[in-house]
This record gives sequence, structure tokens and C-alpha cells, in this order.
Amino acid sequence: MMQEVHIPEDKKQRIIRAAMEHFAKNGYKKATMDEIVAAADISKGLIFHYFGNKKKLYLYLYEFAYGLVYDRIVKSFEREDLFERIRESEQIKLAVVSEYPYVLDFLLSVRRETDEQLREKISRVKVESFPPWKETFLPGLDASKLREGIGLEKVIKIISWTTDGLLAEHKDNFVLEDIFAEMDEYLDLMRKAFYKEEYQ
Amino acid sequence: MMQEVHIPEDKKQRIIRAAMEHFAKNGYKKATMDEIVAAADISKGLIFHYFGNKKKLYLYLYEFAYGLVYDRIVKSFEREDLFERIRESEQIKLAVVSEYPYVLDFLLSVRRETDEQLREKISRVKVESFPPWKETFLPGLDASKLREGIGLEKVIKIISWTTDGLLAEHKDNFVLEDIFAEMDEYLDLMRKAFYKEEYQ
DNA sequence: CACCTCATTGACTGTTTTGGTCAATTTCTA
DNA sequence: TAGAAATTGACCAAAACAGTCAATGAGGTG
Repeated sequence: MMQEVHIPEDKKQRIIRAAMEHFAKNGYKKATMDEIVAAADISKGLIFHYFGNKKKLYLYLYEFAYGLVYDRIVKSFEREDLFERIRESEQIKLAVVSEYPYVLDFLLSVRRETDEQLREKISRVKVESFPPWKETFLPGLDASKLREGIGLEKVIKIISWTTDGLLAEHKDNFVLEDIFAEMDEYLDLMRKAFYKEEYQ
Repeated sequence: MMQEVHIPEDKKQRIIRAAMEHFAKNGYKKATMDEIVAAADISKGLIFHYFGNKKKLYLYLYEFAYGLVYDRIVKSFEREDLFERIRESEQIKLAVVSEYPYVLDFLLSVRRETDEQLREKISRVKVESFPPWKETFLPGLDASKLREGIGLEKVIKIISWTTDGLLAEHKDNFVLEDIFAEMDEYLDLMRKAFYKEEYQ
């Protein structure tokens, strides 16, 4: 995404985070530049100087968020053990959200936009869920360690929803290490529950 | 909550549902009477004739939602078996959401309101999560059927988050029976996973 | 220091949206 | 068929909105 003006990194980051949060929470139309500017703690003129107008800011943000999430996900799916791989994947999710608390909410909110003009511009609104695991995650996974009657897809969903639940619980007071630690407790519990005795 | 004017039931329901959705999604300030009126498919004048003004509508809705959820939850915690009780509780949750898709979101959104005037009026904003299970749900539960190292509180949270995840997945195409059926699949899986062999 | 350049501000503007009103119309009741 | 009650939507003053721009500040260079 081209930018005509150079933007100091810290201000850029503040704008990105503030805009992400407000667009995620309120959608394109109801998010206002005044709020974003106040949250980013910069003057109103500056955001227009940097990004031109509201729509350009939104589209820039979309490119940014999409790239951010997919770059990290595509990597590191090497482990063979189910739980190791899930653990890694969920940790990436936590780490991304720790850096940009509203990326995932923002990418989900993009899909809800109804404004035609906007949808036209956003071609790649296909972020069904995070990660798009059916294609990239499942293949090559060894499900034989699971107990009888424990389905792999359901297990993955349960774990993913548990991460989301934990994230929501910690949203207001986000300390990455604490969440990692708590998530590991849940994963330990689930390993005991889902794996056959001999593999625990 | 007193109403000076009599309101036909079907219109009242349409207003309640529309207002719940918009207040839940957008918060008090950003939800507009025009949108609510359009979604409820009534004229603008009528909603003011019924509810006076925006704030009164919001407060009426809060009373309504709070009463609705708590009335149903307080009942029916008789079963002794962990999974039976959770199953019942989660089914109530699903049923409530099936009737009023945005009650839970609305009650959660109430807690996020920052407007002082509004918070003053809402005294009972203590809906931490649904259900407030630490007090009403845990006592008297028999956790002895769980496998070694499987904690009761974590199990309940995992199940609750799984219900939420399922709800989110079905939000757009809500068929109560389908969700019940799918939820039962997850509960079966989890019973196998969390319970000792002899109790399954 | 004097000069220039570029980053940054926030008061301001024209426009749109907002909560709320009310005269007019339709629907109900007897 | 008359009168009451329900319902409408054009209308209004006030507020909120995206975007502008003259003014100010900060930093560098000779």
C-alpha cells in the first residue's frame, strides 16, 4: 500500500491500533475519525495528512491486518503431534492478538460490512475463521493418539474456542505470559482428556 | 417498568428484538432510533409514542433482558450428574438465544457503556458471565466422575465456550434443533474425554 | 542566529444525521 | 357514521460528521 508521506513509526502504530479497535467495534460507518484521532492521541489534521481520507485508512488497515495474520499463520506447521501443533498455532494466535488486540475482530468485522463501494474494494474477504485450518492445518495430522470416539475436527474446534474464551476473559488486562500459562493448563487438561492413556 | 400506553404484543416484540440487536451491536450512543424503527418495521412516531424517548427504551430493554435471562437460569438446577446439569444449563442458554438472539450480547454490552447518566440508572450491571455459575452452579456438584487431573471449573468453562462457539457459528442461520443436535455431539465427545471409563 | 522546510495542530465549514414533534391520516369501536 | 385511538412520515433544531487550512512549532543547515 503506497503512502505519499513518511509516517513516524510510533504514530503510525498508534493510529493503526486505534483505528483497528474502532473499526472492529463499530464498523466502517459508525467509527468516526474524531474518536480514532483521540484514541491515537494525535491531531485531526495529521491523520488526513497521512492517510488522505477515511476510506483509504480503512483499506490500508485491511491490507495491513490481512498480511499480518496470514504471514504468521502460513509459517510453522511442521510438528507432527496434534497437541504440539495446536499449541503452536494457538500461541501464534495469542501472540498476534497481544501485539494487535483487535486484528482478529477487525478482520471478522470486515466481512460484516454491507457498504457496496467498500466491498468492491475488498476482494479478499474470505477469512472464514482463524486459522483456515481445514486446508492448511488438518492434512498430515496424526489423529491416532485420540481416544475412541473423539473426533479430530471437533477437538480442534473445542481448543480454538477455548483460546477465544480465554482471550475474551483477559481482554481488559492483557498479559501475554499469564495467558500462555493459563492456556497451557487447559491444554494439559485436554491432552489428558482427549489422548489415550499411553500417549499422554 | 411502567408503560403509559398499551402496546400490541407483536409490535412490542418486534421493537424489543430490533432494539436489542442494535443496542447490542452498536452501544447506546451509536444505535439510532431510525435504524431500530426500520428494523422493527414501524413508523418513527410510534416508538416515541410507546416508549417516550431513547433512554427510556434502553432502560426498559435492560429490565426486560435481565428478567428474562435470570428467571430462566434460577430454575432447574436439580440434576446431580455434572453433564446432565451442564447439558440442561447450556440448552437453556441456547433456547433463550433462540427466542431473543441478542439478549446475551445486549446484557454484555450494557456493561461496556461508559455514559455516566446511563450507568447511574443501571444499578444491577453485574452480569459477569452467563450463568453466574460460581455461586449457583458449582455447589453440590459431583466431580468424582472426572478423570484424574481434570478440574471441574475448567471443564465447565470449556463447555460454556464451546456453546458460545457453536452459537457464533450458527448465528446467521439459527435452527434450534440443529444446534441442539450438534451440541449433543460435542457433549458426547466431552463426556468420553472428561469422565472416567466406568461412568461413561 | 537567521532562514527554510516540513510536521503538526485544532478551529472552522458545509453537509448529513440525530432524537424528537406533531398535524394529518388511517383504523378501530360502538 | 361519528368520535376516539392508533399510526404515519415530513419536518425541525441541534448535534455530529468528514475533511480543510491558516497558523504554529520543531528541526535542520549555512
